[in-house]
Amino acid sequence: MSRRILDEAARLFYEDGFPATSVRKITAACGVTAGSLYNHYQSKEEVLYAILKRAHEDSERLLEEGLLRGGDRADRQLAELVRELTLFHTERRIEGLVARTEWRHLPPEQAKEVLDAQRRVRRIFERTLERGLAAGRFRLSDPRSSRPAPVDVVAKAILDMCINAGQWFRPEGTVSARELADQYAFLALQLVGAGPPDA
Amino acid sequence: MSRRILDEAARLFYEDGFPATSVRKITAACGVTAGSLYNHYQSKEEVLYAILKRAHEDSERLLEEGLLRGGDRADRQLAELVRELTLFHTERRIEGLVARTEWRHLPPEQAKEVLDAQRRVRRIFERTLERGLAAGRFRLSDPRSSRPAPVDVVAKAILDMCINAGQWFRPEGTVSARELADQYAFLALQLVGAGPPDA
DNA sequence: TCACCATATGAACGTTCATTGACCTGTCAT
DNA sequence: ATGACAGGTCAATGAACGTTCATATGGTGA
Repeated sequence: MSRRILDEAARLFYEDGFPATSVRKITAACGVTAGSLYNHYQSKEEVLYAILKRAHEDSERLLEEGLLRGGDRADRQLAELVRELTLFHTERRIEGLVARTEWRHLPPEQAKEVLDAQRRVRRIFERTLERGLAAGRFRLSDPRSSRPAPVDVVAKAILDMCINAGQWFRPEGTVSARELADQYAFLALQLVGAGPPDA
Repeated sequence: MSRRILDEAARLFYEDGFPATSVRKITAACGVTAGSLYNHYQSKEEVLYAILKRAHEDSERLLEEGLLRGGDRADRQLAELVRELTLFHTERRIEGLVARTEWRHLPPEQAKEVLDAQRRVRRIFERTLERGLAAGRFRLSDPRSSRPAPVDVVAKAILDMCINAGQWFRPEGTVSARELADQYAFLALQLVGAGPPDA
């Protein structure tokens, strides 16, 4: 039932947002009454925290795995990272969006935990970009402009792309999550000016 | 005072979300009491609607202008569109984020208006992408994969990039809004596989 | 000077909120 | 059979919510 509460709450937070979702709505969706939630969680906030924690742990683990699978070539690493992140945010779009938008409603200490997790994810991408630049595999300088695009800006551009795919992706659409992940990996490689993947 | 209410409400909706922002908080930020809001707007919802309407009208106008400035070459058009959209969402990040996230709390008819406006923006990008593909200026096919990335997917990727820049951009940071817009225009061109801009 | 109008106030409305605590009811090990 | 216990119900709490309304006030044109 704890798990059931988490899933129904995530769905409702996704549809209406945390403040607009009452404890009564959550528990009604589970077929019980409001007071019963407090046998499993100390507060409505704790339910949100549990959802966010699970989502962040899972996505960080998936990214680490993707990084390993990419071997030591930065372009392959980037492709794997983009694939994993896009997959996560399309296959688990409800938790993904909630994690992205509702952390503001947590108490400061727990909100900080979420921000730290987001920062760690960004660092993973930044390191891969730095390695690819050092190896001459990526090109981020506009020939017309004096300064190249900073690595953190490029990382954020790619992250926003992947993360927000969950907002519009629909599993019943013409493109499957896996196809989309492949297409995004390709687009990200073009975005950083990576050459052809052979060699 | 009507304008003041709009601006303070936008800031509060941005910080806490629409449902968590009470009429009393909005009016207190303007130095008046709750009842006074109803001399200017019929409801809290109408305040949100007014904010969203203003933002969408302005952003659509800016995009149309950018499209004209791009002339008849799809790559220049795309660069201008990305520049305008990034500028809008960084310079007016508060309204931009509110428009992107809080429309769910509007009544169905007005929510539909917002979705229609978002769809029109996406269509502008899609048309430019289609023209660039037809002219052979963009390359969206992965040589390893059978199918090319669909135009609507690419449009969404670029839109998410630009729109969500407003989430992390800080005016006091090292990169100015205008620099960021230029960098994003460059990244978007690389993303669609556009060749060098000369010729 | 006066009437008017826009706009502010502050109290009150009914509703809903998250949370609590007393109570009930099955299940299971002893 | 019995006792413990996990997990449910139900009623009640005070606070906060959006909104209404009668009333006050200050500036403006006649």
